[in-house]
Amino acid sequence: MPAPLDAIDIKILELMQKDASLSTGELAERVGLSQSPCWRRIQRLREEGYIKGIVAVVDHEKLGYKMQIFAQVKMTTLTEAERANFYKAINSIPEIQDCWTVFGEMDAMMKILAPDVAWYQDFIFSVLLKLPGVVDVRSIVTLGAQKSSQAVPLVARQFR
Amino acid sequence: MPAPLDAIDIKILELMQKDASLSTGELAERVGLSQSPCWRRIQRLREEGYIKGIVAVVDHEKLGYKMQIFAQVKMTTLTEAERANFYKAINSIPEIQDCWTVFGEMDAMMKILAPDVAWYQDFIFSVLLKLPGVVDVRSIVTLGAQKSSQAVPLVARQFR
DNA sequence: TATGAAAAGATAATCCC
DNA sequence: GGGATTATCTTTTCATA
Repeated sequence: MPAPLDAIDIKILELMQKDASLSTGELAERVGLSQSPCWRRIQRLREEGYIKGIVAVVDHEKLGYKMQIFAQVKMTTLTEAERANFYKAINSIPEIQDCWTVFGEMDAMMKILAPDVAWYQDFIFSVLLKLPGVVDVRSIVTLGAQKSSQAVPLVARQFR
Repeated sequence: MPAPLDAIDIKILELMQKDASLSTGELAERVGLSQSPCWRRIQRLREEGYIKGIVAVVDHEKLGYKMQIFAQVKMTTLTEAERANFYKAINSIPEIQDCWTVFGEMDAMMKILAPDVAWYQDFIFSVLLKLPGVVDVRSIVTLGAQKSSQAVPLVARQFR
């Protein structure tokens, strides 16, 4: 059974989810450890899956994707096989960054990256509506992001 | 004026947004260059902002955040100062991972990380509804992610 | 102007305490 | 967990095309 995280582990995660290009030595200094134990902790955090990976954050706007759109999708009831096809399809479409199953009126919600409106309109008809089981798409177009983060909160919020 | 990206730059971005823990040497080999030119390209991609940063992806479920929720928020018209306060507030709340201004019925859309339903209910009343200008919150609870990615598409999709 | 080989410097990874 | 060592990688330099 893996050991639970202590305050230093949390601190390491906090620093690394902001900037993982910091060297082990720098991290060690900031959390008050020497290099070897800090390196061992990072290793453990990766092995035990607390850190899922180290990735470069690419600027989507500089690459021509000016729009972020949420597509709420209504679907028919799918068989096991159709569902598998659906998953395979969305995972092969890079413009669909995320896809969640949701409660309520609609059945799925997708976050989509698009160069412009014309492209997106084409995308709805040529791609989204041709996905297995998709019968309707309602789009929520975003105008701009006030906050954009992948960071996970590392201090539990208290209500009182 | 920065030089436009060529096929090798694109390949580097593609690899690094999947795994930025690859060494320059490994990347170089995979894109068909030797280390120095590959290193210089990476440097340039960072300097010119194509790569916004290198971060650790932390597993939110392992840290107790089992729920991902979309909160659609209706707001009053804000003055410049109120708007600044709103931005400051959402940026200081780590459970709000993203916030977009949106077209349509609602005014903002937030992606929120929550440990459980009870916590989220508290969060709505103790935090969300107390944000400057917020008058209503409608929540879309996700049941599970079929796809979850930060990756930006690096090959333009063709329709025909 | 961009490349590649190689040197110098820094960091990661392993050892032992 | 810490200190010291070795292996590896990053970064700079320089010669070349």
